[in-house]
Amino acid sequence: MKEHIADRLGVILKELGVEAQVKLDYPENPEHGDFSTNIALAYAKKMGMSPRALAENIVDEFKKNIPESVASVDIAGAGFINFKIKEEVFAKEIVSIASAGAGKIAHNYGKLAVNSGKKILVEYTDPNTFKTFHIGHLMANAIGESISRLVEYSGASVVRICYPSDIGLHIAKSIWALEKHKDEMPPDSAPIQDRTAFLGKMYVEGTRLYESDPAAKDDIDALNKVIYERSNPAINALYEKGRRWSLDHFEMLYAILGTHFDEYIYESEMAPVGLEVVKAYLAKGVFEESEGAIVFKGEQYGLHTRVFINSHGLPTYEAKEVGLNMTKFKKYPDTEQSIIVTANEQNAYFKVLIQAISMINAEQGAKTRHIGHGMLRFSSGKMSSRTGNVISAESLLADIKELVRNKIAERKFTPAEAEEISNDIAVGAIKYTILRSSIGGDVIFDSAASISFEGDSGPYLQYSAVRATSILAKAKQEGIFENADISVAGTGGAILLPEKVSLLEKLITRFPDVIERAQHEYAPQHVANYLITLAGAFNSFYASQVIVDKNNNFSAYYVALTKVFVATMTNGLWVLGIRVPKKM
RNA sequence: GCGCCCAUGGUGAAAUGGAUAUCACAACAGUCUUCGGAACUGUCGUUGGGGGUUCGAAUCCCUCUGGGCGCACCA
Repeated sequence: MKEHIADRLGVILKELGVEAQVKLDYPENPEHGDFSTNIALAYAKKMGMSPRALAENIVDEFKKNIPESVASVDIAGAGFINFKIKEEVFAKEIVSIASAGAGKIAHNYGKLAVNSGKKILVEYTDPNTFKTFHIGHLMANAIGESISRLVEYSGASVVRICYPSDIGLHIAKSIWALEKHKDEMPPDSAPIQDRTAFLGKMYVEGTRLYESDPAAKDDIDALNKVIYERSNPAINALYEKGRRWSLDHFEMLYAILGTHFDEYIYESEMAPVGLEVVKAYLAKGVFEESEGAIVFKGEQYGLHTRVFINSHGLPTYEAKEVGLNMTKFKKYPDTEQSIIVTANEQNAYFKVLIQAISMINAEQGAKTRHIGHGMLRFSSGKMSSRTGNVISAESLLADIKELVRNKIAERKFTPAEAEEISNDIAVGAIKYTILRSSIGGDVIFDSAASISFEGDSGPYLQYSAVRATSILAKAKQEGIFENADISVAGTGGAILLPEKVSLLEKLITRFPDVIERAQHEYAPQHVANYLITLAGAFNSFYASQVIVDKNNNFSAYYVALTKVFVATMTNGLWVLGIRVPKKM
């Protein structure tokens, strides 16, 4: 219905002498109608008329051939043109979505084709072996997963890439301490959390001595080179063991978070690739030598200089990232866009990196996009994995899960159900808290207990879907809607449509637009925001009348509406990476 | 010091240059003999200061104040 009106307006405007893309807004105030446009305001000056006069011209022209779905057109305020759509149009739309078939509706409502045929790479999470998987990684994972799903929902094919760090100075620090504490090392049979916690402690100790003890620093630098060259079998064995422990633990966390990766590219593999590329382009003048290192001079582009190969001849993070980028495009040559999600403290660094990549391969540079996210902050101050002052993703999850367990304790669930439900709700609560805010900003947790399950929260959304689903079960039992003749194309259909629809119907029909905008801007918060409004609209609808009622002729319609709500909520939550439990 | 980012009710957030700035939490006052109360309804209260651009600014520009991040061999 929206496109129809926009096209008509485009034609009218063109006849008046302006070529313009007409955009229809959803006014926040329902009194302003279902759609609104400010074209008269935007083009009045260009056409030498007052906005009011232009609006009147447009509306007169529009009324000569008014689309059937439109109930009224008005001019309001300084020159806004407002459209009201006939109530029955929304009601019919709802029934038509509900009638599309169970499989189709659950999986497809809101799914777009705007990016079909495109391949988009999304790299996110990027944890460090030998270090704790902390809440920063959790945040990157929630955001990256949601961006991936948005891209998928826009019709593109997504390759989810994880780039775990398994080489570099931090590993040398850990292994150096590990060697000293070999006897305390937990056996392979110990719980994985204990084993990786031990690795994390070793990293903290190694870092402390690297910074305070010059002899230790020299040792660690030397060890770093040994690890790169893989020249010492005993060190290699320690390295392999620790690396495996970390990677196994990460997999466990991905399963809990409901994420998976299509492609793992390890930093250790990128070291030789990056080294080679940087050396090749040193000869071509992209990089230059400075104080024994190989650097990229960013100043001429308004950026800063960064070291790509250090004076020991080892590739830094920068060179390895160059190798990573080359590798991505080599493996997926038909890539349309390559997205990298990291913390925003790396924003300036990525500007330098993408500039350097552009000089090596202009097309790849143009297709690569960095998205920086904010941090999870606590009132206690900045988290640092260097000092061991970190909050692991696991401990945050465990705390929230505990709250959920207490909350559902009085309900009769089997232990297996309780485990699954509390996990889904805990993950939903955390992911929603992260995704409701715009990506670039920080998210503040005062404490785990501050996560409320009421109002603006993930569990509130999950709950609304679960409750609506149980209403559908009751409706099915009573044979409402499922047995009804759902054809409403004519007026002869058995479903009686209401004369007036609520905000719920209108919101549901906007869902595809919300997805499109969120995808286009890589902004999951638009989806989160929308879902909260949607859940509120459903809860109000639910509170205002009985849905399943054999004696009410409108009951079939209410059930159809509930069904479409469940589909919309479920799909919206899926985009956020949040599961809807069967019960809660 | 240089560069980038941020500042919205008591708190946490949203908002394509558009209409009376939108939510939630908290507080206060209510609803209902649950189709699942993790609910619903209502009240209260907001764009850091100062200039500018614009028909129109939370949004764009300048400036001040206050915060965050980055700035050569960490990732």
